Parts: sequence; structure tokens; C-alpha cells
Amino acid sequence: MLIRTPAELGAVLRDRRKKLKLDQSTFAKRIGVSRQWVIEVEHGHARAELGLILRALDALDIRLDASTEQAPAREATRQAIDINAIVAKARKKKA
Amino acid sequence: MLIRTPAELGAVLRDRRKKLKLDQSTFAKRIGVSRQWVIEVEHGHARAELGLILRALDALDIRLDASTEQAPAREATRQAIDINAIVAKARKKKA
DNA sequence: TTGATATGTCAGCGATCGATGACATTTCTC
DNA sequence: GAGAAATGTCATCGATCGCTGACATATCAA
Repeated sequence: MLIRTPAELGAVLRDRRKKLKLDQSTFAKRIGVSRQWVIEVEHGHARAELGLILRALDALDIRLDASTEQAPAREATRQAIDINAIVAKARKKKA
Repeated sequence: MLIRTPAELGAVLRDRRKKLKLDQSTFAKRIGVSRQWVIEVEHGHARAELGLILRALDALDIRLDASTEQAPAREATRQAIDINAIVAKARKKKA
């Protein structure tokens, strides 16, 4: 999953947490933060601390890869793909 | 490149910035932060804001991928690899 | 050296973090 | 519906963010 915004990161964390059958409280304890922090981050809190985010990812066995990407040939490539993914995910949750 | 700590992220940002021939000032302006922020983040500042970090990565055309990894078969796999990499990098800088 | 450029350090400031604890709401299981 | 569990909201508080601006070191060329 490509991560471009805090909201996308929050969605990844939440999905993975649920997949692992953890509730926010036990997850928070596991990474040493408050439940409040988990709530805000899962909602896309943009000013969350980098270090805590990395700990959260690690606790959920999510690996982060940084790679320099080729210049995307097509104009809409980067943005369109992400927007579609976000919309699709949003729809899925409501329906 | 696998990102596991703020220091690793900082190193990635610095390397990429230099590869693109940007100095800290122009880079800072490009992402809308102070030069001070760039300095601290490149040095591994753990409490940097997630949103600014993502903007910095985007400005340097670094993409971030989140993926759930398989349970590593060997015991030491994950930790050992990273610790070695970090130590090696630290040594290289001093020498 | 002198000058130019890049990077690192410091102090002070307003804004916001994340923690805590209580309460509200939503989502289930009976 | 009753009750429990999970999630969301709110206010308060000390700690720290990132910004500014000035100064301090590199680093390199002439």
C-alpha cells in the first residue's frame, strides 16, 4: 500500500489492528501510548510523532519501504490511483 | 530501503536531497518548513510531525510502501539486519 | 587568507502534542 | 430491551513542537 497522507497511514494501522483482533486499549498499551493517541492517529492526525508512528507500525508487523520512484509517465497515474483507492475503501465501509 | 527508525528516515531524506543537488534552505522552502526543521529531521528527530515528513518525502519523490510482512523464519532476521546496518552507518560517518 | 556557500547550534516564543480521566455513543451478544 | 465492550469526545495540563534570527563551524575555491 502506497502511503501518501496521514489519513492513509491511519487507515492502514486500523485495518491491520483489526485484522490482528486487537482493540485500541491493548494496542495502545503494547506500543506505550494512550488510547487517545490511537484514536487520533487512526483518524489521520497529521501532527503525530514520527517515532510513535514507527513503533505502532512495528507492533503490527507492518514494514515501511522507502524507494525513489521513476517519474510517472502518465499524468494522472499517481494521484488517480490513490484517490480511487481511498474512495473505494470509504464506500466499502459504509455499504 | 526499509525504514524502522527516525534516524533511518532522516538518512534517506538527506541522501536523496543531496542526490537532487538541493541545499537545506531551498529544500525547506519547497516543503514549507524552516531550515531548522530539515536539520533536525535529517538528524533523526523522533518527534517530528508525520504530515511534514510525508510532505518532505513527496518533495523528494520518495515513495513509501506499507506492507504486512511474513513472520520471519529465522529468529534473528529482523533485528540483526537492522542493527548491523545502523552500526555500519554510524561508523562510516565518524571514520 | 579572503570570500562564498552549506550546515550546525542556540535562545525565546506561541501553538500543539500526548496523557489522563470522565462521559457519550456505537456495536455486539444475549 | 439489557448489558457489556469498543470506540469516540471533551477538558485540563506539563512538555515540546516548529519558527525566527543570529551566530558558529565546516567546506571549498580563488
